Amino acid sequence: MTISTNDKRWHKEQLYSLFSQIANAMANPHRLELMDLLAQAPRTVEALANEAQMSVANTSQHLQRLKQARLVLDEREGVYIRYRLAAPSVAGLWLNLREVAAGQLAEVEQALNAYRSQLHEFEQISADVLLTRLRQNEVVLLDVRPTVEYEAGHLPEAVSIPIDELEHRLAELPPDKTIVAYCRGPYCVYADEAMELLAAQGWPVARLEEGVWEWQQAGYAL
Amino acid sequence: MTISTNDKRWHKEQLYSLFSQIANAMANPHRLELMDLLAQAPRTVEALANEAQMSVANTSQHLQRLKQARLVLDEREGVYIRYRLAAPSVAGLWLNLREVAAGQLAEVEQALNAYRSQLHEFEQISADVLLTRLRQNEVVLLDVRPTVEYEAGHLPEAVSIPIDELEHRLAELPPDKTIVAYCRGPYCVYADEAMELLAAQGWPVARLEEGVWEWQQAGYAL
DNA sequence: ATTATATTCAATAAATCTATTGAATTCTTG
DNA sequence: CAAGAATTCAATAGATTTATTGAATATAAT
Repeated sequence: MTISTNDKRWHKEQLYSLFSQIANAMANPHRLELMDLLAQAPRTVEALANEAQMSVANTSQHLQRLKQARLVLDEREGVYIRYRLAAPSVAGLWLNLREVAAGQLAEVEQALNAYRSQLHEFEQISADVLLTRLRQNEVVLLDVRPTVEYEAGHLPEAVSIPIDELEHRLAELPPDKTIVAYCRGPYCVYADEAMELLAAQGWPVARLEEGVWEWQQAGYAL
Repeated sequence: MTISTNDKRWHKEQLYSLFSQIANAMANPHRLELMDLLAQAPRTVEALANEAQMSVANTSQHLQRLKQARLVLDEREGVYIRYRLAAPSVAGLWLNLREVAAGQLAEVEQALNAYRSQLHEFEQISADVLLTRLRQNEVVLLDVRPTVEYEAGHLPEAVSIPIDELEHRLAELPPDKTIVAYCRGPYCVYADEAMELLAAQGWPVARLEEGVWEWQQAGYAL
């Protein structure tokens, strides 16, 4: 065992240490929720704290750990500091993690069924079918995420009515067409809530399970 | 704030908790090294402990954490217990993590340059060029990983000579051809060591940076 | 300058993670 | 069934992580 061999070991351990720093930054449910929110749109600390229902100080500390791992960037904007994902590949890694969790942990499906109690109640529509039916002017695509998220990027031809405002803005939707709702992706309930509301008013409804990232990753354009 | 709203929150937190369990399992340098070894080939606890230079008890505990997160499976085989990655997607996640780390943390490149001191000393060859030159019988593709790893899966037409045995088995290599060495991928030094040895004996050498997983992921067959 | 507001810092206690040690299990083999 | 070997368990101390507080900092507005 020469000195250079031990040296090599040390360098190897350095590398694995660096790799684990990324996993470490993601190894907390709150930080994953923050990443998920930032994958939809950049936001201030306060906005993130509100969405994730945690204290501002706690949110700030978690954001700083993500920043240390270079998973997010911050930028001052007047009184506020706006955080964003550091790169598209970061969102990709988060989606990948979620997918592996769903594949390996049976508990994920159970938890999802409990969270999205209406998961099997309404029709789902695939991206392909959606596109052809959009082209034939048969459906309206409805984005029910908060406005900032819509503005940060949305599906082609999507109309924005945040879930909170939907009840008061039903008049904006054509009464004769099928409404296809989508939100942040398969782990988001907003589109389910929208469909429930719309179906009660007589609309034919369907849901696109994909969110903006999944849509993009499947090779479709925005 | 109704009871059902709090309920939804609770379910959402359950989901993020599950996702973070996967990240948590990966959030340790030793466990990542174990995953990397298992991505090359299934192995017993003892074999893993030797390769990763850690105690058997410690290795066992880390493996059990990976097992709890369903990232690895174990199977008794006589006196031994053999561990393997639970699914191909697990290897994909590990590669993805490593890639993001390389992209986001500048320290990774520094550490890699220190670890692979001969990184820029020898010629690199791309998968495409390798395939055409193999077809034209101009090169020999040499797999210098341990035998178990070669047997678990290797590149087409690759010859196996583990790096430890290379010095004594030089006669098996054709003296007139270029030797293209590969090992576990861009974070492995075996192929560099092989090239150094072969070049000193007069062989023209080159390295394929890809390992078996990267090769497969790029769409090539085994 | 002073005030107000958004964010971060610092300090703390409770909880979790890690490597080490030696003993306990669980197989196979004779 | 007894011996031997591979693996796991249990207990421990030291290190790290977390949420919570209240104070400190930095910028915008007055």
